[in-house]
Amino acid sequence: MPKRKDHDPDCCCRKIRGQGRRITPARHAVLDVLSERGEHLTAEEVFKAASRRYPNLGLATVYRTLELMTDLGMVSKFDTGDDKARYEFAEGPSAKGHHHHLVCTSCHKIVDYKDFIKEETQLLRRTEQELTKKYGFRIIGHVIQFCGLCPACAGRGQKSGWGSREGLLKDTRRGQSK
Amino acid sequence: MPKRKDHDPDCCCRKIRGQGRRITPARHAVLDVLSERGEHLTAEEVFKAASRRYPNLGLATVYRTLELMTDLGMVSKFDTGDDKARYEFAEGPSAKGHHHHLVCTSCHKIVDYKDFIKEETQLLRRTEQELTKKYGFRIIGHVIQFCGLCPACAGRGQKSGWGSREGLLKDTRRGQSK
DNA sequence: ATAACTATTGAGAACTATTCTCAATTATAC
DNA sequence: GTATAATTGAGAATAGTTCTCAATAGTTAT
Repeated sequence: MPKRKDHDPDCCCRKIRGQGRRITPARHAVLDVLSERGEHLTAEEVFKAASRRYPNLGLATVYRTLELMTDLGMVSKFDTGDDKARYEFAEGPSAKGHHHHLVCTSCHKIVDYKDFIKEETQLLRRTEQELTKKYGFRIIGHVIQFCGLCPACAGRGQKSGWGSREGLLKDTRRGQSK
Repeated sequence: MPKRKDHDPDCCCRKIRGQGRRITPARHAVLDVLSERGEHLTAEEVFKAASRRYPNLGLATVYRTLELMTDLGMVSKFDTGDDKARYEFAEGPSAKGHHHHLVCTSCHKIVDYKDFIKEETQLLRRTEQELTKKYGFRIIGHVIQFCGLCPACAGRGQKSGWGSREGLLKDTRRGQSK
């Protein structure tokens, strides 16, 4: 049986309709999947899952819908360094579910953490104000994310310099270093 | 005349050699460009600039070199949401030049800021320790970045929901809303 | 220096996530 | 119901990045 939906359908519909946009089965399917199936889905994953309940859904539509939702602020899009965008239901900094990400640069596992969220959010808000004042930007959002090696991947670990977000040193050389 | 180099060639060479890797003119060219020509260069930009001083440089080599440098921690790679990776000389959290980014989601202008850097770094370090303890990750780095509209782009602004990092609402509809 | 070993290179093909095109469909307002 | 314009699916197109492979050239041992 399907998991419960985490989003308020009415609220979503209102937001969508607000712009002269339309409620369609395709959009419903995408929203439902995103809300039921935990987090961090790639477009492809959303597509697969949503296709099950709306079989002739097209991949392009999924991309379009995800873009729309992102622009409307209902979904947030982020990337973990593996060249695939990930999407998850957006929750404002004040929402209970608000979290940040800790990602493994090797296997791309993502951990949601809430530790220090309050301090982080506070600091971010302060910084945001300062930056707005100083540089005249109208700040819309922020990214804050830690990267490293998860316990499993750290096992066959290897040193990796500071600033590297691309994971382990891949050995691109041809021969065996023996 | 070329700007001064910001990197210590000896240190870099040592780092590269450390892994059985070689110093080559191509790598020198890439490093020099990155160090002389400010920040935030795309691979293409590095390629163009480096080609001037090493004419038969190949684009693939630039990518390979940038990847290597990133893995070695000498360069940091980040993206601003325009589907092109950006590279800049890496400076550890303690270095004078350490900064974070404020990017315009519309024109992709990037502002380096140092305000609150100290507080941010402090908090990040604390969080990092906590996360390491709690989740067993070996944390290698972090991303912290603000996105919004620069003064110029905010001019012809438009509302954009929280969480949207992709810029203004693009109107994908066919007809005129009149 | 010279030779041997193997990392690196350039060029272009290949790859892949994402966007675009367009005719057909369908949600919405009247 | 009808009209209107937003949306859709399918596949083509795009673009940044990676891969392949034979040729080249750092590096180390001699």
